[in-house]
Amino acid sequence: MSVSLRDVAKAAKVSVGTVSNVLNKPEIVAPATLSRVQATIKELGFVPNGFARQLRSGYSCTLGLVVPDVSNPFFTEVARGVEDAASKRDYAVFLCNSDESTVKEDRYLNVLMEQQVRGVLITPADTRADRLDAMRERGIAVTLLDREIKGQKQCSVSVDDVNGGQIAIEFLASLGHKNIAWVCGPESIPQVSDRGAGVSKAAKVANVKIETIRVTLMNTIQGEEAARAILAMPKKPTAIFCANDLLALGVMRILNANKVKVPDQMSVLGYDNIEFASSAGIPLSSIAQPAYQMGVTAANLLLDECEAGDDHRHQQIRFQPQLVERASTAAAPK
Amino acid sequence: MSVSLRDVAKAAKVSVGTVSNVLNKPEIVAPATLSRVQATIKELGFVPNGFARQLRSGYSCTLGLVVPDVSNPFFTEVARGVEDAASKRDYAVFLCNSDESTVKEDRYLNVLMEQQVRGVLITPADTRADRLDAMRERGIAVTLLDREIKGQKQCSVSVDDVNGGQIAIEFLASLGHKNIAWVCGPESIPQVSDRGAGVSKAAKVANVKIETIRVTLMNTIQGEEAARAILAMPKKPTAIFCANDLLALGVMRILNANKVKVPDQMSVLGYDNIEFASSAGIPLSSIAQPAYQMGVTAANLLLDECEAGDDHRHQQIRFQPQLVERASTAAAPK
DNA sequence: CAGTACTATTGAAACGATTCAGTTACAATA
DNA sequence: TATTGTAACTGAATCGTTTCAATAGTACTG
Repeated sequence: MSVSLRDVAKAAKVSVGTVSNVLNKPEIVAPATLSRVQATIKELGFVPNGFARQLRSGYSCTLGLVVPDVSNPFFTEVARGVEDAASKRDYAVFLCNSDESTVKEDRYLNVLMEQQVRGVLITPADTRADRLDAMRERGIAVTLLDREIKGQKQCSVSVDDVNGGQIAIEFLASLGHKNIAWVCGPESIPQVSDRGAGVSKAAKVANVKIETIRVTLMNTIQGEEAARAILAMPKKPTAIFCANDLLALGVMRILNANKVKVPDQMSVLGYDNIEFASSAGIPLSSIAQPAYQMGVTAANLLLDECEAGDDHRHQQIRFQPQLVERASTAAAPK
Repeated sequence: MSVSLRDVAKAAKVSVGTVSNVLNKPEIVAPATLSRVQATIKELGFVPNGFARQLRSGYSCTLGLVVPDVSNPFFTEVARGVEDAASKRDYAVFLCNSDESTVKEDRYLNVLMEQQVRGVLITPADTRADRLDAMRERGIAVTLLDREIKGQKQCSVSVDDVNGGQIAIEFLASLGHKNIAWVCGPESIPQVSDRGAGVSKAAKVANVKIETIRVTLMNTIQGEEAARAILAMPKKPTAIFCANDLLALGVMRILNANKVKVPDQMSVLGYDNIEFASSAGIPLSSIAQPAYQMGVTAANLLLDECEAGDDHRHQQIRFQPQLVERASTAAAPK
């Protein structure tokens, strides 16, 4: 069916070794032979079989990227960064969606292992390290994305989430809010717990009361539900801080539907600063993370580890979040 | 480094053939042997090498999905559909981002060929059929996504874009708009030209004047530019129809910044009905496409072709777009 | 007890590339 | 002329699976 290296060799009347050299070390082949073989390759439309190559050489030029939610623009932005950095170095990227489920995550890690990816970038669904250790034992490099696991045996790129939570509450407190709702996902998600820690810390300092609303998935639908819960509260907060922008957009949708004026009656602050935050009807204030940059950095870190091998030093890179003030936040009503 | 099938065979004191059978045809192996080998596999942490398997069997269990813009929620929704359908049948998906560039697209198609993917789902950046023909010659199935190419030699899943354009203009005309701006991308993108054809057709019937604003990329940034161009027009339209929701969100952002009231002074209609359309400050009316469903359908079509082989009949599946009316459209001002 | 039928297992060939020790051809050197 | 050196090329071994013809083992039949 497919044209093999052997076919090319026969047609060009050289050995298979020579054809292989034409492909991989053209400089050691005599010019005449080189061009003859190249012509034959083009003529037969030969494309090398990656499996055979990788079977022999022992490694591939592919990376795996496992994210908890491809529908979240934050992660597609990260993915773009990863992809751009990887393709610049001639690597291709397998994008996998774990949906925050350890089962799905495990399945994908298995597929990636079978595919012998060179390395994996992952925002793990849980803190279990064993799965990742198993990959490393197999010689597959692993870099953590947007999540840090204690211990220094791996590279990671993350954002200071504790600080992010702190910045958010300090900002809202500075606007005079004394009663703030914190809408977040399950405590098991490290970002959530870290941002939550920052929230508590800052709340204590600023003497602000925090009401925690916990949902199971961090998307717009659940944001809507959280907003309904908040509106049903006897003593309503004056500001809502959401663990990501999707939640915040959902919240604003319900506030809008219930004629609650943002920001006059209620301030809303998101997290991630996704593109749509700024196109919301009331442009959403948010805590920005350098998504694209994180993807690029993580991919480069991973590829360095893949290519440097033993003399690679693991690095923990940590970005700082930044407040982006837009129209959805204002001074607390009196 | 890695545990091979041979190692397992030795440890379990059976032949390599038997271990292979345990993996692929467990029903023909004696129960006692089966469980002994399975125990050994688990003990050694053996994961089969996909390359070797696929080298021998000649095909892989991976699909390629090439989209023009992963940042567009419409395509991530399609991708989710593809992924869900594929993983239900134990296929993994390579997601590639062509950025509407034929160069990037070509490069990815090459990588996919080397990786010997079983099939490719693609929203091609241009109408050239030759690249795709070459893949089919190699035995790689190809299904077109959201784009149709004349001729019946492939499967495709698309939406009736001409009709979509028509529905949009008929709707706006029914609201009394006589002067409508049509914000779209390059004519070379089939969706744009098809939707444009529907626009013209309906405009003629309804006796509506269309002003075309063409941008190079269909994202929010370019939507903003289009809006500025429209605001600078001497005789402003009363409604804006955008070729996708990203453009529309950009347009609304600028209208909002310029205190143009939507929908009182200006109606805005988008296309795709992405999730964020409904969370925009003024929820965006849009022409909906069944993105997730399209992904599922396309993946199943492709997998049927892969697995059925010769007795596969190519199918062209075409969905119908649907108007979703929200707050961004209203009767034309007098 | 020979013959048949069936199941369970074996082991070598094959997939298509890379790699490397070995061969050839030819020029330079002594 | 004999020797050495070098560039160009060859071809068999190898990677880790799957496949399949061959074989061993067991049970049943007449």
